[in-house]
This record gives sequence, structure tokens and C-alpha cells, in this order.
Amino acid sequence: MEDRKLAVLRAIVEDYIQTSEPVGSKALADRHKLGVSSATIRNDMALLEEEGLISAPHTSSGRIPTDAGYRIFVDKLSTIKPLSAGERKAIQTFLDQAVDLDDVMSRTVRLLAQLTKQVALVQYPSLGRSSIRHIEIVSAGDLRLLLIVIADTGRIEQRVIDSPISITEELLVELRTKFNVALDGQNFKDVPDRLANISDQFVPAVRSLVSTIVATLIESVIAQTEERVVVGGTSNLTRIGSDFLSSVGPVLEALEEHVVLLRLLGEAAEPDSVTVRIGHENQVEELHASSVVTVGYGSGTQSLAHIGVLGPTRMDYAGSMTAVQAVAKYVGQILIGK
Amino acid sequence: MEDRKLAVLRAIVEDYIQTSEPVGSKALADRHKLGVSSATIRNDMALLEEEGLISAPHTSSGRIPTDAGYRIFVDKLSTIKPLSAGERKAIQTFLDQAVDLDDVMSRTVRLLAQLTKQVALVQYPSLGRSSIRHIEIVSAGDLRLLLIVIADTGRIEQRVIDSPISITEELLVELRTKFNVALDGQNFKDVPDRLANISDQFVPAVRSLVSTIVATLIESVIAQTEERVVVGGTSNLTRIGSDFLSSVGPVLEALEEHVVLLRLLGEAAEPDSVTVRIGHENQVEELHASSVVTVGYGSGTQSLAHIGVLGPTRMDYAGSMTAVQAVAKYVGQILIGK
DNA sequence: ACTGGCACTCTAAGTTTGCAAGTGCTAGGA
DNA sequence: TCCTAGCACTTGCAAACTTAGAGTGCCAGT
Repeated sequence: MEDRKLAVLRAIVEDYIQTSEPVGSKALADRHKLGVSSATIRNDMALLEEEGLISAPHTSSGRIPTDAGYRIFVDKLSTIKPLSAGERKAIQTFLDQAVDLDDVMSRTVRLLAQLTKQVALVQYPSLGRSSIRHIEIVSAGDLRLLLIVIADTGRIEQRVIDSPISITEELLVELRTKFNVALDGQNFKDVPDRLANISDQFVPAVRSLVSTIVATLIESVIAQTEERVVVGGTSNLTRIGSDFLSSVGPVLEALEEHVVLLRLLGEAAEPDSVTVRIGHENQVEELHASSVVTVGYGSGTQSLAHIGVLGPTRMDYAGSMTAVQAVAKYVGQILIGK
Repeated sequence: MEDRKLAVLRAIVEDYIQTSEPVGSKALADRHKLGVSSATIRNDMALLEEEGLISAPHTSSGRIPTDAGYRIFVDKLSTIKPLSAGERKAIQTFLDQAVDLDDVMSRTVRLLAQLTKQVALVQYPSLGRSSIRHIEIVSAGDLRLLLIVIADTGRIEQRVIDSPISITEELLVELRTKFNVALDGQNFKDVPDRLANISDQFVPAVRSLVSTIVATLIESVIAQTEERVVVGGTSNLTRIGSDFLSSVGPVLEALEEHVVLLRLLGEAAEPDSVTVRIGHENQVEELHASSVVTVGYGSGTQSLAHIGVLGPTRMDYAGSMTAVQAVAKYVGQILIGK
């Protein structure tokens, strides 16, 4: 009995996802082999409604799942269908063609959007969890230099620094050498420690410049706010039933706010553990009718950053979850190689 | 008489832009001081319709401008209203806060979108028209290295290169030195010439590696296809009258195709000359109901790349043109500084 | 515990009708 | 010759009304 109730819920969710129209008892009895008549289903539906798992838009039309209903569906009822070997292969070859980090990110976002028919979100590898491959300091005029930090993920940050003193070629070489000795291979987290006493290695005349560089470096590391996120597949927002179409404006607005994007992606946990946030579970007002599926990517236990997809609460959770997870896995692998 | 006809056209366009509803003869007589009665205006409108500058959606409702009508309006009738000193100041201070090229581009696109209430398009400075500030070659494992090219605009390209031979620290230094001697300060266009004989400077054992690097460099330069474009303000597409809202899907799709974006931006001429493409003048099928305003940015006579806005044919052309031009000017100035 | 049947309730989709906006045309005036 | 005023006509849009169908809840029967 309890089992059948859940079977009814699953049937409702599946049908609603497919048709995006409220589903009634009779349609259920016809399309699914539940072995009972529509009247019985009606009783079960009444119970499900009491429990707050489904609701009726109007007194007399079919039922649609509530956020809580989707939650049960995702947690207990959705069956994960693994990708076919062909699909895996296709993902891999597409991502392998990327020539640099920007390309990996842009390919990933296109891939995810295409696989899930949803809006795709891809975050650049977080600096805080990477290590430094190399630091380069280049002249950009007499009193100006360019500081370039290359992370092991291939991510590059650059900053222009105005120097209080004139910069000679010898000074540049000295700066490069000493900063690289101090930082090459170091984890970003450890940068402040490593730089604590670097000033002492320089003659007093250049120390103000050195401390400017140190300050800029540390700010760049700390400035997690600057995490970059790429969004793609927004046109998928319009392919959906008209109810969601009316709210496409606010959603687009939300997607243009970095802060919102980061909050959406930010809470995900370690790799392999997919997070699903459904409707009102999203803190963001404008996304109360949307669901977000996210997962971390990266090597081993620690995730470098997160990727995910966003769509209407009525979305193909199983498909999205597997797609997101599979793509995350390959992105992680590729970034280690770069 | 001819003058009055154009005045009527201008009035129609202005009213339609404001209200986004077909405008009738009586409304025109009321809201504009044309000095004649609605009957006279009706006659003029009939003539304008014969010339194909306006058309009536239904037998009996006001007229709307055709693409040709907008064209006349833009070419002959729109008066350019310069930005206020305050606005100019605001643009400048906002862009001045940018810390690096990515930041400049993202700020520019947000700024344009906000100023024009339209979709903003911003192209990264073209490599083909920049020069090389510095080249960096970093080890990324025993048989792999990272090639980093820094342009004078602050744009950075990176490529991973698999080396046929093991890489020593001495070899790295030699590569760095010789490539920088050959290329520093050179225009990207001249790169192939400069590298033609560089192989001769190395001992035969490393020449295959050198030629790989050369090939990668040249491909990156030639690969104009890789021009990057940033899009923003897409939520503005939905704020517009419902007729345009129905076509927001195809427009979003078009905006996700790099090729389309580049074609939209690509044809613009030198800085200071704003290009307007109206409705069907856009080659792209999906954008036949949209107009694009573009302009080049950069120093002096040669433009580095283009920026622009995209909106419905019924858009504020004068405002968009001035905004685009002003922003382009400041972006050009800033990039020279970086 | 399930099913068939029935009365009831809504919404969505047509259909009708009235209205207002706008046009074209014609006759009269400057 | 050019403009204006007035009028008849067209037509889409919106509100009011109607109807059909889908779905529910409940009750009696198996």
C-alpha cells in the first residue's frame, strides 16, 4: 500500500516531466501498469496530497508534484541510467580537443547544455585549491609591470602593478627568480606564509615595490569573489512549457549576477556526490521555480570547483545527474593533464 | 511637403519606439506639433506606405515603420544627443576599476547592457592587430610544457605542448631567451616571418621541439576563428513588448553561436564610425527582427576589435549609437594603458 | 480493500457582441 | 492647389457568455 503510493508518485512525476501538464487519475491508470483502477489511484492521490507531495492547480484538474514530491522522487525513486559507452566516448573526445583552459571551460558548458537540454553552469578551477606552477613578471613600461600567475590547472591571473621606482632588467630578473623560488609548486593557500619574509631578501630601495607585489598576490588569492563562472544554453529556457517561459526574464537576470551563480554552485560537496536543489530549496527568490543539479570536479578527494545545470523543477533529474557527473569526471581528468 | 513627410516618418518612428504600438494619424496630430490636421497626415502616411517606409499590420490600425523606414530614420533623421559629463565620468570610473583584461571585458559588457538596456556584445582585442609583449615557456612535467603569449593589450593565450624530448632547465632558458629576442615587441602579423629561421639557432637535437612550438604559435595567430566574444544583458530581451518576447528563443540560440556573433561584429569599420544593421540587413535568419549597432575600438586608425549592442528593430538608435561609441572610446584608451 | 458509477466543479476553448481606433474618401474652404 | 472637416466603413480586441471535457470526491456494491 505504501509501496503503491510511492509508485503513484513516481508515475505522476514521470508523466508530468514528460508532458508538463497536470496528470489525472485516469491517465495514470491507462499509461502505467499499476494494476488498480483509477478510483483507487484517486484515493492514493488524496493521501499524497495530504502529505504535501502533490497538489492540484485547480479544484478540478490533475495533480502536479510539489517541491517535496520531487525531493522524494530524487532521493528514493529515480533510477540512474548510466551513459552508454558511445556517449562516454563522445564526451571524452570532445573535451580532449580543447587547447587550453578557456577552451576546456567553454567546451564543457556547451557539452553540458547539449546533453541535458538545460542551462549549464561551469566554474573555473578555484585558485584557493590549486597550486602555483609559475610566476612571471614582465615589464609594461618604465614604471609599470605585469604580474602573471599560472596555476597548475592552467588558470592564469594577471595584474598590472604601478611601480614606485624605475624598473631595470636586472631587477626584473631578481624579482622573477626570488618569487619563483618562494612560490613555485606551492599551494595557493600557503602563499601568504611563503611571502611573509620575502621582503628581507631585497635591498631596502625596492622593498616598497616588493610589498606591492606581495599585496597584489595575496589579494588575488583571497579574492574568491572573483571566481569565474561560465553560463551556456540559456536558449533552452525558452524551449520549455509556456508556464516557465513567462518567468524566463527573472531567471536570466539571476544568471547574470555572479554572486547568485556562485551561491548556486558553491555549496556542493566533494566529487562524485551530486547535489540537487529543488525549487524553494534555492535561496534565490527568482529561482524558486527552478532546480539546480551540481557536482564538484577535480582530482581525488578535494574538488577544484563545481559544475551544474539549471532547469525548471520539472526536469529530467536522473538524466541531468548522470550527465553532470560524467562530464565532471572527464573535466577533472583533463585538468590534471594540463 | 517632402520635408513634412519625413517629419511624419520621424514622428512615427519616435512614437513607435516609445510605445511599441502602431501609431495612428490622430495620435500623431495630438502629440507632435506638425501644424497640420490628422487628415493631412493620413495622406502623407499613405504616400509613405507606397514608398515602403511604413506599413499597417491590419487594415485598420496605426502604422509601424519598416526596416527601410528605420534606415531613413537612422541615416537622416536621428539627432545625436551627446552624453552628459556625469555619464562620461561614470563610464570612465567604472572601467578604470578593472584589474585585468578579463575584468575590462566583463565590465564593458555589463556597462553597455546597462546603458542601453539592450544585449551587449564585446569582442576581445584581436591578436592579429596586437603586438607581443612577452613569451613565457614553462615546464609542465618532463615531456610537456606550457607556452604562454602575452599581448600588449593584456590578452593572454596559452597552449600545452607535448615535447618529443626531455626538457632540462637549461633548454627552457634557451627557448625563452631566443623566442623573446625574436618576438618581443613584434606585431603578431610578423610572427611567421620572424620565426622562419629560428630553428637554425638551436642544436639539431631540439629542432623538432622548436618547430612544434613555432607551429603552435603560428596556428594561434592565424586562428582568428578563436576570437572571443562576451555577451551580456540577455535578460533585456524579455523586458520588451510581447511581440519580441515570442522570438526570444531563436535570438538566444543565435547569440550562442560564436560564428554568428563574429559575423555580427565583424563587418564594422574603423573606430568612430558606428555601423547600424537593421532587421533584414542582418544576414542571420534568426535576427531578422533585430538591429545591431557596432563600432570598432582601439588606438588611432586601426581598430583592435568591435563592440556593439543588439535589440529589436524598434530600439533607441540615437541612444545606442552614442553609448556604444562612448564606451568604445574609453575601452580603447584603457587597453593602451594596460 | 478495491471498483464502478454518479453528481459536481472547474477550466479552457469557442463564440458572440460591442467598442474604439483608425482609415479612405469626398466635399468644402483658403 | 493644398489643406481640413466630417462621415461611412473596416477590423481587431476585449469582455461576456456558453459549452464541452476532464477530473475529482464520495458512496454503494462486490
